[in-house]
Amino acid sequence: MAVTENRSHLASPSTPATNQRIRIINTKTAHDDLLVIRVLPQSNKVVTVVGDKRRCAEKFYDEDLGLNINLHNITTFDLSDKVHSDTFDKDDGSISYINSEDITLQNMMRTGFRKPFIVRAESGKPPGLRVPDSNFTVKDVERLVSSTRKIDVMDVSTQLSLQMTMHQWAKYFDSDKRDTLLNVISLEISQTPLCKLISPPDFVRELDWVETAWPPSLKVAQTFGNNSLTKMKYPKVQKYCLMSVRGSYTDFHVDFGGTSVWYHIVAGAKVFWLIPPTEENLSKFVKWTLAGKQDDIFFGDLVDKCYRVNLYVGDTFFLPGGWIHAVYTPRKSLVFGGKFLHSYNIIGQLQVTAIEDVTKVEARYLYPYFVQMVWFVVEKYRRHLKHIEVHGKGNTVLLEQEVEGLNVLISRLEESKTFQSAIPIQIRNPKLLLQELKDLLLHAEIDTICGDFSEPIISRERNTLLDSARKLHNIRLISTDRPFKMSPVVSSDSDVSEDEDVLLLPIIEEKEEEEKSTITELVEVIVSDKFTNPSSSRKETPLNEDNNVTVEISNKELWQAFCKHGTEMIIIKAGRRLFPVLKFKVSGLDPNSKYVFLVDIVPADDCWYRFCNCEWIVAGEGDHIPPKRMYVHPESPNTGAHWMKEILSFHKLKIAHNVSDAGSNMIVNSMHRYQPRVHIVQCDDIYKIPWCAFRTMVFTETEFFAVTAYQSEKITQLKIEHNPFAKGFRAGTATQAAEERYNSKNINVTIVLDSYGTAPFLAAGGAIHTSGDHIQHTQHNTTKSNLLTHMQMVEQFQGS
DNA sequence: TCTCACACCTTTGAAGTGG
DNA sequence: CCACTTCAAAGGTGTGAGA
Repeated sequence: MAVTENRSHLASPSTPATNQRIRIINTKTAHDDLLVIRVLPQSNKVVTVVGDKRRCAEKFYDEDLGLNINLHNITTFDLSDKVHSDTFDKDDGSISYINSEDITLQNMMRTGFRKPFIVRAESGKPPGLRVPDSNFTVKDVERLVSSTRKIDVMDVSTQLSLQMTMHQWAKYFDSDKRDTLLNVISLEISQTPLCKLISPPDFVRELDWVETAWPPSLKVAQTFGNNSLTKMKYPKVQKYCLMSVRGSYTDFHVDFGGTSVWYHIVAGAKVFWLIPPTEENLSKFVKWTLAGKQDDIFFGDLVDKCYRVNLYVGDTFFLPGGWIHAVYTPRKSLVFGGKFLHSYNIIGQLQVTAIEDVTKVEARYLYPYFVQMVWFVVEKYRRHLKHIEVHGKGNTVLLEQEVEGLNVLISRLEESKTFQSAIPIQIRNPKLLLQELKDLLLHAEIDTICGDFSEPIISRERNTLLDSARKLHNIRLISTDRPFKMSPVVSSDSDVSEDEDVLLLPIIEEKEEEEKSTITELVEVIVSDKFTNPSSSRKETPLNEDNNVTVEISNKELWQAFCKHGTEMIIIKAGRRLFPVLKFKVSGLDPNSKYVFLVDIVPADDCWYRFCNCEWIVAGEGDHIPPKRMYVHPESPNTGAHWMKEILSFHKLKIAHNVSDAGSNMIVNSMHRYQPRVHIVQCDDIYKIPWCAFRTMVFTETEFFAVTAYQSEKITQLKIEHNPFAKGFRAGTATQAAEERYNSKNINVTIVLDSYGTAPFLAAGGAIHTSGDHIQHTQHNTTKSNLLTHMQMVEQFQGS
């Protein structure tokens, strides 16, 4: 995927590769400074190597030394000139250097974030920005994103991308001998352990459409760290790690979708050439790109104003969408950054997508789900403007550039086939939506002043309910394996059908007028698309009219105790139960309606792990995903009253790693990480499951590693301590038990709590059993025969 | 990393008992 | 017939040796 510096998508495919052999080229300087290569065209013999003319000693090596490299299309202009020429040292206020405390959301709203600015290291980090310190190395990156993660690497000489593993890259990066210049500028690291160390500046999060307009429920469904489009649930462009060796250069380009960029230098240095996105400049840029003369012409020379900025360790750089830029790496560098779309430069963003159309950029180099995103944005504006109509504006402001942008966007959505070809299924009536928004904008009061406490019309604020509920209850919603109907441009039909286990497609039920005030909004109504009953013509039955269903994990503390050390679950061929057991407290169901409860266990990511030095580390790419099964609670279907009466326990659920297992066990791979999910289906017959409304919940503390033997001693100890079946392994238990048995002869009667901790009965055993989290719940009314029936049903369900 | 026999334990449910 | 007890079988544990 093309990012910050990537112009590979704009490189003309028609440009012939010269494949010249050149002489090298080694500049060793005390300052670790510039290495610039110059190839004379039409020559396969003479190569000029230009170092930093002021500080580098030039050295020439003969090709006989074995240092030859094949380079294609190296620039014929002298990049060193461009790095040092005064031509680009303009100071007309277009680029500003500002203090970190001046970076506020309101300032960005006022200015629309149209000009680049830099926060120097001395000024501190912009509010909210979190990045690793300068000791952080590429090895650390490798450790945290996985050695086997395949990454796109740009060959600097061709500006085209190739793939290698993170391990290969780290080795390349740290080695002294390189025969090609490679550059990593498109490693997106969300959903990897590295992600936790990175936070974009506050204002970015407040503006970013992914945060403000993309359905959060779809975003949280993303579990994979890689950027595979088939698994992507949201535009995964928020956190990038860029690693460049000295001499890397990315030619002039515009970031996809007209995204704006934040960019923090953790190590090394960067040189940017920046060109404002005026009509004239963009037009020249398109011509330059289509002409395929990138190697001969430095685009900065073609325009009136091209600014150069030098960035050093600790600097943070902000580049607005649409700016044409090139990047050079004078020192080996490590950079973290991210991209975002926002509401105050909609026209600029659309302009860039038009350029991408003209220059025929490949789909994989575009902003993912751009079309879907703008539909969600429009819907969000409609909803909030309507809300404002009724409830008043509060602190929110609707600014002129915003309205102007939205009106242009509406026209595009009305007219453009591209924009109409990929409308998310959540947008029920696109025409009506656009009409409504037009009317709302027509009558909306436009603000001219943006005060210090003003807030955007659409903001993250409106989602904090979801965030806080998620934190509080540790619930997150898993909706689907595919967020919406994909644009044919992005994904083919076969792409959809290859995911056999895609059962659910979400329909987000949002009440028009109100924001919901309970955590039930975490739970969406999900309707199976694949299994939609043709006769029912996609009528989604709400799970509950008042949408008030809540599910809590009842043995949360125990799960958390395990989770803290990385829960492990033993798997054997015949199937082993989970401990702790999945137990839930359900409320808010309609007491008289019937429900089915199901559990499935899905991979938490696509990695396999190793337990090394008391911690789980990513060891490679995950094995193939075994066939997905659903475990139906044996008491299903049953009334809401029944489910709410007491704790709902899935203690009979077993996991196994025997793929040929014909039983009802859930199949998992050893040394992989899994996440159980609970589904509530409102239906009175198990056969009707595919056509009924779902709700799906995930409790993150129930995540576990599947193992064939325990890895962590702490986990073993916790299991022994809490699982009654493992009582025999508790310290001193054997002798204690013997003593107690002996003593019991004198006591005669001991009390044992039954499985529900109620109605004690007399037992012949010796020990006194106490109630607690670890008590195994039995089935009140479940006999072997009806369990069997259910299992047969599950089989049928799986087979259907 | 995985498998298996094992000791030690809980759970289950049929049979027994008494009112 | 019901409530309760008894008890053996079934089955859920982690261990540790061996593959």
